[in-house]
Amino acid sequence: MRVDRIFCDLPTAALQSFETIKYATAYPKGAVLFVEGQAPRGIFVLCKGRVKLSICASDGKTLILKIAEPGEVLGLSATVSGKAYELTAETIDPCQVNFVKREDFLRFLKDHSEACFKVAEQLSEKYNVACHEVRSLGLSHSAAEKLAKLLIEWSSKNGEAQKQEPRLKLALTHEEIAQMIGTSRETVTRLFADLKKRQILQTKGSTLVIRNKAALRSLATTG
Amino acid sequence: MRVDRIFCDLPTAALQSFETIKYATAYPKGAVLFVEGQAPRGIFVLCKGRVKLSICASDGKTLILKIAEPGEVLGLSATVSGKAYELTAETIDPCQVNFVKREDFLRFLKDHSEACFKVAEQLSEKYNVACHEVRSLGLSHSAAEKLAKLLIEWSSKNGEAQKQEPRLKLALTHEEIAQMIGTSRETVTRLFADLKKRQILQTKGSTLVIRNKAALRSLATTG
DNA sequence: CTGATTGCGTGATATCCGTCACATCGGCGC
DNA sequence: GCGCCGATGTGACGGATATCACGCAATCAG
Repeated sequence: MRVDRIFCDLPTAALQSFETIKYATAYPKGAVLFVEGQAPRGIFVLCKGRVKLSICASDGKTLILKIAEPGEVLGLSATVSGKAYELTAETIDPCQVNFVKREDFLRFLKDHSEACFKVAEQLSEKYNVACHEVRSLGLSHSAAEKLAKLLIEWSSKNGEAQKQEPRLKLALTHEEIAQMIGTSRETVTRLFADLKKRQILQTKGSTLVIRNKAALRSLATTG
Repeated sequence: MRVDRIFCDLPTAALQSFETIKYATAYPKGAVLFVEGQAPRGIFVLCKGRVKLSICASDGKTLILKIAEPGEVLGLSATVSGKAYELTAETIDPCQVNFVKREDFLRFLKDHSEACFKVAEQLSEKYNVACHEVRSLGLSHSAAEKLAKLLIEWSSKNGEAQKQEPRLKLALTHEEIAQMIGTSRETVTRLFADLKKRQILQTKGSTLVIRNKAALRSLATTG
């Protein structure tokens, strides 16, 4: 079952056209799809596995923007604009990917205006996510606030947010969480310890239980 | 002379169609075009004047994302996706604006695929800017680094960057600069004082002269 | 001129957090 | 078992910067 979600409810003509230009490929865990600063080669439609999207400073400090899930199109903005990739994309699972060369993709967009509108929608979505990131990074008063925001966001993605005590699997290391909220690994460890001591969180192996949603939410807004 | 730059090199049919749906409007300084969180009413093509784009935290703390110049389309991403406006747009000059209602604009895009591609390009551009903002906010080690980055960016926009001692008009207050780099007003004042003492900058009234480009660039990368 | 308002300059102080330095723990190969 | 290694916990310390509290300069209305 193919998961080209954005392009899947297109007219048959467009779908068939897309099938002829895509290259189905597989990557092992740890493969790099593209690196920030590279000229855009084309788009990568993620079908299976997760991909880490990050930007990196000259001193090696890394900021993870998001973990892409199946269905997401990577490298779209760079491919459309012709400017260099803004991010680095690295698989963190074995992945199945449909790659489309830039020139093929642009021709495809010219020929199928419905697809073009889908692309605009996707880009709006990406812009939205980037704005949220800016808000989190720029308007938070403390690392605690950013961590709380991140945990709330994660729990709402699983539809766990309504439950009394939402649970979620921690699929990332403290180091990676630190890179998501722009802080240091030690700070993340200390914050988790503090939240556990205050009975707001609880961990069972790699599952995390939010025991006090209200307190966490208050941390996320008050700082 | 109209400045609908993104839509200006479209086929005549599309141009005429655009003319029929746009509302030419004027705003005084300090007017609010839209507020973050509002449902999208449509797009605002800025023809004359500048507009401050910002996001705002619950405690009133504000982050300025950019100052839009004539030619820029505001509210585009929200209008395309149908989600709430991500930002607040407020005029800081008297402005001339072409407004297009959301439903009219969406119909226009369906009918004119060239316009649709232009929109995708614009959105890519916006995404790119947002990524730069994220990089600046998330990967900088100090406020000095962010300020240096901002000044370099400003000087390169005027084409002043090649000159020996680039000049630029400071059109913003320290308070607003602080809101652009996510720091406090006092810190900005102190940073400017420090840069002047170190002979890197110099001010003549509201003009700012960069006397030592190399030092400023080094600040922007080293922190 | 006078008072008000707005932006700028500057000191004192407290705090958050990055960094260095280790200790500990859990898995994994063998 | 044993050694190894990546991930996690924790203490100590210092530096950057937010915050509070002023004083001062410029502009403007009356």
